[in-house]
Amino acid sequence: MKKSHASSYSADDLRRAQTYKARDYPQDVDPNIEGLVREMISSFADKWTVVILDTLWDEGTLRFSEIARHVSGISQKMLTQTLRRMERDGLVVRKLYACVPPKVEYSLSPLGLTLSAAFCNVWIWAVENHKAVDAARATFDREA
Amino acid sequence: MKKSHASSYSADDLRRAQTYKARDYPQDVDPNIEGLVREMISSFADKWTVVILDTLWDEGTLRFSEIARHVSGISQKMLTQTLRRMERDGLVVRKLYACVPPKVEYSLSPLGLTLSAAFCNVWIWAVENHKAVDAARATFDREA
DNA sequence: CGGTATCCACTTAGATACTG
DNA sequence: CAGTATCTAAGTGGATACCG
Repeated sequence: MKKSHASSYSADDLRRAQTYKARDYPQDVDPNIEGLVREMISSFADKWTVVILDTLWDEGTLRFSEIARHVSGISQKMLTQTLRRMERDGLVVRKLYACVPPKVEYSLSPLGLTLSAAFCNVWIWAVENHKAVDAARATFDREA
Repeated sequence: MKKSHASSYSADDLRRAQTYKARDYPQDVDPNIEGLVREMISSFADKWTVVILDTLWDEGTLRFSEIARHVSGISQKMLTQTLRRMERDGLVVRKLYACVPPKVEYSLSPLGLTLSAAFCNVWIWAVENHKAVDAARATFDREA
């Protein structure tokens, strides 16, 4: 995570890259921190976490079964597991109502809210560039 | 990916979240696109891709073995596999020099460059909040 | 050097059944 | 409703050996 990267790119590429950035890096990052941070990013960077983060960002507060409906394809097991990890990491708040049948509500914590915000640009990138990725894949597969 | 989320947060939380955002969403996103995008994000959201993206963003152009050195813990197999996928997705450019011994250089494509830029805020978030995550984990584990 | 191929241990995730 | 428990199939990733 250096402040600047090697610049063998066109001015236009770099300008376009800038539109995805909110802030410059504060400074070069301590290599020790770098390791910790990579480890942490790796733990968040899984299939479901990002999608759940996005869902709660959009919808605010949801019950267990509502999240399941929004995140198509997830199994109950993975949903439980992922939510539990996110709660442990302080990203999600779990509110249990003592009633029968049980009712549990999930929402983003302030920490989860800021992480979601940080992911915004990635989502925007995906919306704007998914066709380019598809095209690249098609080209690659044709040549192979 | 709606433009706004449910707001049961303090003004301060929301202000803090804003600092991680570069741009507002262009509009509510077509649900069909939403699915495609989630699928794509899921495919990028793995342990190694993000770290390699960051490494190439920092260093510019690297040889295979140099990336291996920068990304500690990765096996040769996973590095090959991940780089191949990233090349297929159009994020990375692979340049092969016809010489003995072989020399291969990897760098970000313009598409990869913009994605890296979009990830900047996530890295910044991680640098600024990894202690909060550690604290949350400690609290959670103590209570359990 | 930068891979590919094969084998194998381990992990992961889905399906199913059951519970407070 | 919101889980937990168990079993099993599939996938992942490391180690090793070999190749252009």
